[in-house]
Amino acid sequence: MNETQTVSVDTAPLQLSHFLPYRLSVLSNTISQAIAALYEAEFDLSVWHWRVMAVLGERPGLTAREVTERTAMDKVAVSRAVSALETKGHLERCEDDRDGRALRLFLTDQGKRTYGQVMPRVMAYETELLSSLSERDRRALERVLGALAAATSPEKPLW
Amino acid sequence: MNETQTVSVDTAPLQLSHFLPYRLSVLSNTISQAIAALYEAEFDLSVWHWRVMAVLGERPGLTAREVTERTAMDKVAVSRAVSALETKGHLERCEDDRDGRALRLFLTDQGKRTYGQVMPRVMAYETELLSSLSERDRRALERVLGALAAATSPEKPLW
DNA sequence: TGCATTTGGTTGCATATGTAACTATTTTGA
DNA sequence: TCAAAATAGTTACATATGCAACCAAATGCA
Repeated sequence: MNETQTVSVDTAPLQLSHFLPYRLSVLSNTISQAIAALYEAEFDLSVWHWRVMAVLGERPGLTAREVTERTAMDKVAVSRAVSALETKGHLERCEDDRDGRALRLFLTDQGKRTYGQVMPRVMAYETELLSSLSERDRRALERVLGALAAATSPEKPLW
Repeated sequence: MNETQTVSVDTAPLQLSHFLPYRLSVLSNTISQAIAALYEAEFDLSVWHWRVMAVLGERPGLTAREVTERTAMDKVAVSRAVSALETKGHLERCEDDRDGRALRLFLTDQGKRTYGQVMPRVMAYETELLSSLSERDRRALERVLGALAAATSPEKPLW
């Protein structure tokens, strides 16, 4: 009797479309793309470029290593984004007097101008997005993101 | 006074770590990687390989196009995953009698065996993950994912 | 001191990915 | 019925990405 279905019968049926990690991934990618569209074409920036600019706009003078910590990018990606941004004239690297290996990163005036144009759009997008949720659901989302982040953090492995 | 800070003063300060899209992206990547670790090394499968196997395990005989619809992968990615899985012996393509262009995809016995081993682990991971949330928060998460997905769906653009 | 180890950052290379162009079939509609 | 348009799927090419090896400066410690 229908040998070919044995496998799917004795495991829980996975509806990909109901599977949390899958939904999260699709949602996250959709949102990332929508945001990227806010600066990609007009300012010729990639997601990584913008991420680096965003942290430097807030914290001028970080080193590349510090940027990696704050952006969850790996150091190669940061290194490449930084040199691309330097080439474009959005940031400059200044030697650190204390550590001859490190380079402190600063947005140039041009970089700040771009930052000043992109940031409000990005923030507005987030606001718009959150406005589709009730106040209660916003708070719940806050909790859930925290809980899931904690559950998946390397310090406390899940299994 | 302090010209250089003008920009960051008159835009809302973006703390990347508090920015919803960023948190979502980091969380989603962390979870995806954790799940990938459940099959990547032991079964030599990529995320896309597994995604294709997952839908075919549930719905044998889909065409590549139908797989793209159900996985939110693009057709090139599906095509590549399918040929890799065929080479590995996990699936086979059969001609469709109605449409000479289409190929119906089926897991082989080996593919079904692998599916049967991986699926329970993946489901267990999700269960474990959700167990870190209260019942109320699980329901809220459900609502929020739905609402955000709706808010970002191409049919109803956000702005 | 001075040599081994660590750390900040870059580079090279192999692989992955996205876009557009392409083949082959099917559908449409004049 | 037949040429034009659409569709399933693959291939080619250019770019992005990840990992390991690398250089140079800094640190640890015998």
